Amino acid sequence: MSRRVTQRDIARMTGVSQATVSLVLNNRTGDDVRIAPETRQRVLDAIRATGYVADPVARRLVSGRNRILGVFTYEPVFPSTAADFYHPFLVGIEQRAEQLGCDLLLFTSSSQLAGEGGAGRRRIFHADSRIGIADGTILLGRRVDRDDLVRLVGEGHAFVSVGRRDDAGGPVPYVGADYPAAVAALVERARELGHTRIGYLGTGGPAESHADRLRGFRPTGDAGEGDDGTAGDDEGCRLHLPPPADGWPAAIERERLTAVFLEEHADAAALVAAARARGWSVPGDLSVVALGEPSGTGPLDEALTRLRIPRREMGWQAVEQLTAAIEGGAGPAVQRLLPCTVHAGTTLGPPRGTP
Amino acid sequence: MSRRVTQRDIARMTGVSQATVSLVLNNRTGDDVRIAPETRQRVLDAIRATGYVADPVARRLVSGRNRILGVFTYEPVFPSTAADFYHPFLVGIEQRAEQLGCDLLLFTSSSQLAGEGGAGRRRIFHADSRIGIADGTILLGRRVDRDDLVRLVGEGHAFVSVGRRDDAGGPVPYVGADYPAAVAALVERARELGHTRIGYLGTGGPAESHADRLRGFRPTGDAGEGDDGTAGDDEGCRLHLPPPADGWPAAIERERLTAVFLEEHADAAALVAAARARGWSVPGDLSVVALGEPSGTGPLDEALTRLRIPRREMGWQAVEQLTAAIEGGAGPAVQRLLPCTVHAGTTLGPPRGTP
DNA sequence: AGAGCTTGCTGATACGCATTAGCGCTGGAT
DNA sequence: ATCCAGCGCTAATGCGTATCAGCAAGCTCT
Repeated sequence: MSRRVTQRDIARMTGVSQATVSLVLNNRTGDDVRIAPETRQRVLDAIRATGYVADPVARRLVSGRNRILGVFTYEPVFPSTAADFYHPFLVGIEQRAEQLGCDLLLFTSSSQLAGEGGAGRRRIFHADSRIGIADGTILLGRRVDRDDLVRLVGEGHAFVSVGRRDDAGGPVPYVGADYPAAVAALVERARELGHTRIGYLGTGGPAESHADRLRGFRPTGDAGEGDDGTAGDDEGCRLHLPPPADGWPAAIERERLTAVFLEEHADAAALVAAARARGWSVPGDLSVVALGEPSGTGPLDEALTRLRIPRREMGWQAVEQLTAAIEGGAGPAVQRLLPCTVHAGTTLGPPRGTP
Repeated sequence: MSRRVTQRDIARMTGVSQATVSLVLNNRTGDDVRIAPETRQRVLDAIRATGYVADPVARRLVSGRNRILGVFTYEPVFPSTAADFYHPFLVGIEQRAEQLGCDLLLFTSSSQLAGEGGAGRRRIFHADSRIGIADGTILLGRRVDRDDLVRLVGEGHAFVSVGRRDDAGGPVPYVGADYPAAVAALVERARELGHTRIGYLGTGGPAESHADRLRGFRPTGDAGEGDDGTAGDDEGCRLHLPPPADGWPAAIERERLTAVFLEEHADAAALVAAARARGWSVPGDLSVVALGEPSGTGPLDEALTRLRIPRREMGWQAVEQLTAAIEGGAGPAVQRLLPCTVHAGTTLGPPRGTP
């Protein structure tokens, strides 16, 4: 209907200039800015009467600040699986954003206009990108497009990745989970329990989070890896296995494993089921440890011994770090790893024949 | 670091004016606007080289459009309960927004700056409201602040409510669920099964969605309601009960009910449990119908006969309607109700003694 | 009385973009 | 030689706000 009220309108109503209205609004009081109490009151009355609210767009054009934080994900933000993996991150993000008085801009549009490259794949930068509206952006997702990342690092746009990222033309600011330490601690625990041959079943995925888990499992690196991707013994107990063609149980027998670590929770659950179907007891005959959280809900969610990723906290810290970066200007990229904990579960125990 | 690239920069690089850059960018070609192919190419090359992206803020200031849709909720958008009631709405909203190339702005900040009134309560309008950034806004929540609603209706800001709302100084545009029809259908079904005394346990909440359910249960209105809130017989079978002081089972015996409808899923689940604890069979001795969806997960989620609210569809349609309103200008408020379906479950059946 | 200070405000400008009137130029028609 | 049409572009303007230099008026002090 009626055009929205502007400062000019208020100014005309009260017989002052637009500048005065702006000064009153922003409560500016200094040596070079003085407004008579009476005038101030007149303006304030008019503002209240009209319900004037400053146009955030124009305000941003001038000041360069918005108190809007972007959230970019390479998958839908609200996934169809209700109890989704990403959900806790978002809870933390929203919580901190609310405390800081920031709004969240979800870049849901990005997949549509990505004319080049993969059809429908989400991209941060495209012709109609609204990324510039946000003061800074949080990146969420297992994998982040490398070109996007390089460009983000290169340009001034403030951003923080949730999850560690390799350098992309420069260090990438992130809040990650300390997978290496957590996995190493789990290995140590397994050895204390008496396990001497522990298998690691990865996904072969390129994501940093996967590589980090493997680093924790086998801190000495890739030395000893055979042509088939099978790693040789490492400290006499660690085996990095490729996805076995004849099924996991067969591979476990072949390698005489007493414990298996699996990157994916779903794989771990499947292994427990397969093992029990074969008549093996878990953890008696085989210990199983998941290095990730369940997505969705399954019968083994509580039972499985697994890593617990501080997802809510990571989201919270990411917002914290992002706003700090926005306030403080472009310092060096902050990279922080938060410690994981362990969900004890019941699938890690001493191997049979241990006192 | 480096200031972001502007059209002026491109213009200087290519030896044209800022206006020309704008014209090339927007692919303007008309009778009064002509750019030599060579010049156009030079500009396009520079744009590609610098990776220029138009500042969405400035663009908006001119054009008044953003392709940003606001989402306002009176509760946190990402609730701690994973399988939350609001989640499906958001899934639908995101889905349609993505298809339409729109981004979503979540007004998470609103609770902080609400100095007056309830401390921490979310408000749409406050001094630092960023609602103006969005082209339009979707309202989500069981209850919507009435002052906010009146103001939204009064001002030009486009919006659509998810869920029916009573008039607020004018008709409120919404996409709701047709509770009256759905509840009436369930009553009909119960009567066909042979139930002659059906109770309705409401929450007494003021929300429109609750009132609508009751309207479906008792289409004749409030006639016959006693001082204690107990409604008299209506067509010989419908009873609107207040929360009974002596517990539901007692009230059921007292009123000789064979079926009970409950607004809240959780209440219905509790009633089933209480009934079975008393040795009643469900639905043999008592049929129980929930008029809402479970929030969270419980053992009776599948078993309970209940209303199924087309939440995803409602979110989807709300975005659809909102964008239509934005494009088409301010027409009359569109109000649409989507049909509910029924989750069959096993807690509604013929009462004992029916052939 | 004039200088100098304080008070209370305004005018101008910039932010980055879209839009439009219109200018200078060229070449063909009259 | 003059006129005009078509072409290719630019200058100017506005969107709504924040900021700041500076102006006019009144006051104090010498």
